[in-house]
Amino acid sequence: MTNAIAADLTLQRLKALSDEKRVRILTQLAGGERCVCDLTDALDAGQSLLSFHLKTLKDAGLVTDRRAGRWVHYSLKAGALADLEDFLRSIREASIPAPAGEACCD
Amino acid sequence: MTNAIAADLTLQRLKALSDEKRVRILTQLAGGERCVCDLTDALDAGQSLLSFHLKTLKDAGLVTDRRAGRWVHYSLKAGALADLEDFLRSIREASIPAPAGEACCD
DNA sequence: CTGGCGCATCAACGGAAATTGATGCCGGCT
DNA sequence: AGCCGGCATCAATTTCCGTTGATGCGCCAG
Repeated sequence: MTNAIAADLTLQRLKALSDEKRVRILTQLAGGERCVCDLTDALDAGQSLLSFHLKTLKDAGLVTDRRAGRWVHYSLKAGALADLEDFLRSIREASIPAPAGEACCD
Repeated sequence: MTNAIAADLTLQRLKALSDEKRVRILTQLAGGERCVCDLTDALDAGQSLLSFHLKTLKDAGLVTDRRAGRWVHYSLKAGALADLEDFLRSIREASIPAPAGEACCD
């Protein structure tokens, strides 16, 4: 039953990845730490909007923030991505390839 | 720039995975082929709703359908899941672990 | 050929999420 | 101390998506 909590977290992370801007943020963070001002420049989006998306990613545990003076640097959490890969793989590996002649609902 | 098309497909697949019912459908299909009537029973959802979600998954290339008489059997495409895993891994492996003392936007 | 079943499609509704602009907080500079 | 720049938060708006019920199509059984 603690698995239900993990399932919720996985779903939350999948939701966080369902937006183009957030995916682009992650690809930017793959190149290393970025502050919000870097991302507003790279994604051509308002600062308020970026802050909102970063909060979404942070709540999903996909990124981490680090204060440095008046800047906040964001970086991605590789472990969260690895967990998602494991989740997808668990579904894929459980997959039954050939169905043969299967009966249905009659 | 053909990469932009692939990126759109990846994003479409991530959007398809951002709904709980659709994820549950995939976990069901991991156990083998299922017709819509099986899924309505397993997910306790209306037939119309299931058909809608299955279309979303099908458009994303995550599942395939096969007609058998008056039934339509759905099964998941393992290759699409593997592609998503590769996408996530490409971001994760490009990730730079330690930032050291990085300058920002001044 | 006709009735019934499985499924897809459509229009309409409601709610959640994305976007925007304004405002507040915090830390550094002079 | 006072000002300014980087960022978070808030309220309001719009846009998008999940959900529902009704309808239509194709297929098998009688």
